[in-house]
Formats: sequence, structure tokens, C-alpha cells
Amino acid sequence: METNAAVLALSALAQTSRLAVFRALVQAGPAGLAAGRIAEVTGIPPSSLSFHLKELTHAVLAHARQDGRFVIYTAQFDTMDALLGFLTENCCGGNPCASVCAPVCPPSKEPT
Amino acid sequence: METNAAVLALSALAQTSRLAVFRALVQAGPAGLAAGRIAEVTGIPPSSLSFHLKELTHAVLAHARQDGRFVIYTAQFDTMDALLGFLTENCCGGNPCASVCAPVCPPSKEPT
DNA sequence: TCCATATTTCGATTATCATAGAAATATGGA
DNA sequence: TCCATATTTCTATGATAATCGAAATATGGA
Repeated sequence: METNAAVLALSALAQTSRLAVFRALVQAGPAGLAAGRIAEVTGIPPSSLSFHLKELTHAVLAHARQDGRFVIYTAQFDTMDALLGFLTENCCGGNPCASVCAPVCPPSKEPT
Repeated sequence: METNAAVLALSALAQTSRLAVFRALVQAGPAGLAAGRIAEVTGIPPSSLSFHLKELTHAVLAHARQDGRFVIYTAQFDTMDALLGFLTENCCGGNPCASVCAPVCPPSKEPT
């Protein structure tokens, strides 16, 4: 991931409403959520939500697909992945931050 | 790390100049860099730089210490660490993003 | 003390972002 | 076709962020 894309993704997440939306999408997993459902869950009014969804989509952190009358949004996990990679590589270079990974990996137990 | 702190840190990094400054600090390591040196390296004029440094400091991503006439800025690795933890936990929950960590941990095989 | 240098604050300007009601558009079903 | 519902665009408004020159404030050394 290049710097511009990283700044774009960071900007998209650096906003309370959008972070909440993105987290909801992550929780929903690959199935995603309809825009209206996101509005319900987050309490953001439709026009504001639409604005934020466009922002997330533009940053390639979310993806929209039409499903009948609904528009289903899903998290773009690979972009998030790339962002984490960028931050780890460029903002932790050879330094303590790597410790984030340690607790995650041990394969001894099942995460559901 | 709680949501507010995460948004604060993300906002701090979601800006081209500040990301450049932070990367320079990370590269410099615990020794840090004097403000003037950062200005040199990044080409940001003094008053703008001061503004951005305050922003990074406020987000606890940088720390200032006085050294004679100089003010030395260092990256706050632990905050970055916490941010990565927050993103991994809240924005990748049980999903693909964990792959960022994969290359670091498994001792059995090499991915590339 | 006085000066040179380092950095920050002030202040004014411009640009960008966030908010949300109301109107427009799209879609499926009756 | 016509309606109800889902979502987006339009539009206006207020709020916050970014920029940077010039002036103010340290600090150490002569």
C-alpha cells in the first residue's frame, strides 16, 4: 500500500461515525449489512450515513452491492489488512510495535 | 485503547505531513529528532510543523523533551502499538486481517 | 547583558469536512 | 401502472483543519 492510499484509509477511519459504521460491517462479516440496517444500528440519519458510506467506499474500506431494493455494504478486509501492513512496516520499523502480533497467532485454541 | 483515543490517533496520522513526520520519528528511533531537523527532513515550514507536532503530541503519538535549545521529539511506540491492537481487534474481528500477523509468528513455514 | 538560534504562538485566510432535511431516484410487489 | 420502501443526491449551514508569515518566547554562549 502506498502512502496516499494509507492516508485515504486513515482519514476514512478517523471519524467517530465512520469508525462505528466500519466496525458494524466488520462484525457483520462477508454477509454485510443493508444501508438501512446500518442506519438502525448506528443511529445515523440516512443522508449523513450515505455520505459516510461513500467516504468508506472511496477509501476502498467498504464495498457496495445491490440486492433487490437494498444496497448491501461489506467491509473490505484486504484493504484493512494492507493498512495494518503499512502501519506495521512504516510506522513501527524495527521497533516495539511488533508485539501486537505475538498474542494473536498461537494456534493452540479456536476463535469460534 | 478506547474508541476516542483511537479516533484521535487515526486523525493524527491521517494527514500527509503528519504521517511523514511520524515516519521520520519512527526511523529516528528512541533518540528522536529536533524540531528543526524534522523541518529539514520534511520541508515543512516551522509554524506549520509546530502545528502538526502539537497534533501528534496531543494524540500521544509523539513526545517532546527539551534538550538545551532544542526540543527533541520521539515517537510514542506504545501508542502506535495500542492503535494497531485496537484496529486488529475491532476492525478485523475474527476475519482475514489476522494475516498481517501470520508471517511473524508461525515457526513452521515461510510465506515468501 | 546581549546576541544568535530554536521553537512556538498569533492571526488571518482558505479549504475541507460533517450534518441533516427535503427532494429525487430506483426497485419490487400489488 | 401505481405505490411503498430503500437509498442517494441536492443544498445549505456550521464547524474544524491546514497553511504559513511575522512576531513573541526560550535558551545557551560570548
